[in-house]
Amino acid sequence: MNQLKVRDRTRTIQLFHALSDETRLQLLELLTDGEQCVCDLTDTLKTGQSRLSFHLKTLKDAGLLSDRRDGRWVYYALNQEVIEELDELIKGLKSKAHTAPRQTRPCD
Amino acid sequence: MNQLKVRDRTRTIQLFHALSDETRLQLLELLTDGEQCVCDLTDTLKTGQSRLSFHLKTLKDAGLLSDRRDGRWVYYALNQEVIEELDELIKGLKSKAHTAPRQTRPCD
DNA sequence: TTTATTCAGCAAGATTTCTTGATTAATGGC
DNA sequence: GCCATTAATCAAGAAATCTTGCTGAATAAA
Repeated sequence: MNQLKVRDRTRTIQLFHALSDETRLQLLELLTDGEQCVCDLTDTLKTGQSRLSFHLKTLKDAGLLSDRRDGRWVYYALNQEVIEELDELIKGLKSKAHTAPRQTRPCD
Repeated sequence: MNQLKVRDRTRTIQLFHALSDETRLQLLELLTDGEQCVCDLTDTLKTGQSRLSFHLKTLKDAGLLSDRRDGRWVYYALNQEVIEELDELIKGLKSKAHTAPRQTRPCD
């Protein structure tokens, strides 16, 4: 049960890490308009192909993107399910707090 | 307007980066129960004080935590407003996509 | 005033992540 | 088959982030 929490945390870190990069956020923004092939993404972002490949893999490993091949092209698209997962994670951060300071004196 | 988007992205990166670390997530979890002083957090997480100080600063700079001093002790607490901000960010990722592939041939 | 406690900040080294250029694999046109 | 195109992967170096130990500031108690 505690172990489960640790695994959850690992997953949470992976998701938030994937979201904490300029290039990766740009990719996600581009893909909110619909799926796109790598070559178009490379054109739009005007950057090296292997660099994009690295970031696309990061996003895909985190489950944020899925890909499909069509001939010579590979298309990436947003995974809507993961957005739900993100919503849940944020909910988990909401405080159950009584705002009053704790009664017990700390660090005596 | 595009410039605004860039600033938003910088802010987004800061938030998600703050959330993408084991220790920082543990801190946030602990603080969902209410504010706590640094010494108690250090005791609970069994780790060096300067290490925690570093992570608390990261969370505070991202706006996720606020602090107040009471005598010798400094208390940190979750900032609920930022949770709202996170919700908004996640909404922004939701796809406006028509799932069908684009008509125009890529990379001719 | 002296001393102990709590915490922030710095500097150096360790670790992780990212970028770049080259290579490789897969596909389709000739 | 041969060549061009698209994209993944690898290795090496660059850059960013994290950890550790130390120092210093603020507070309070003796």
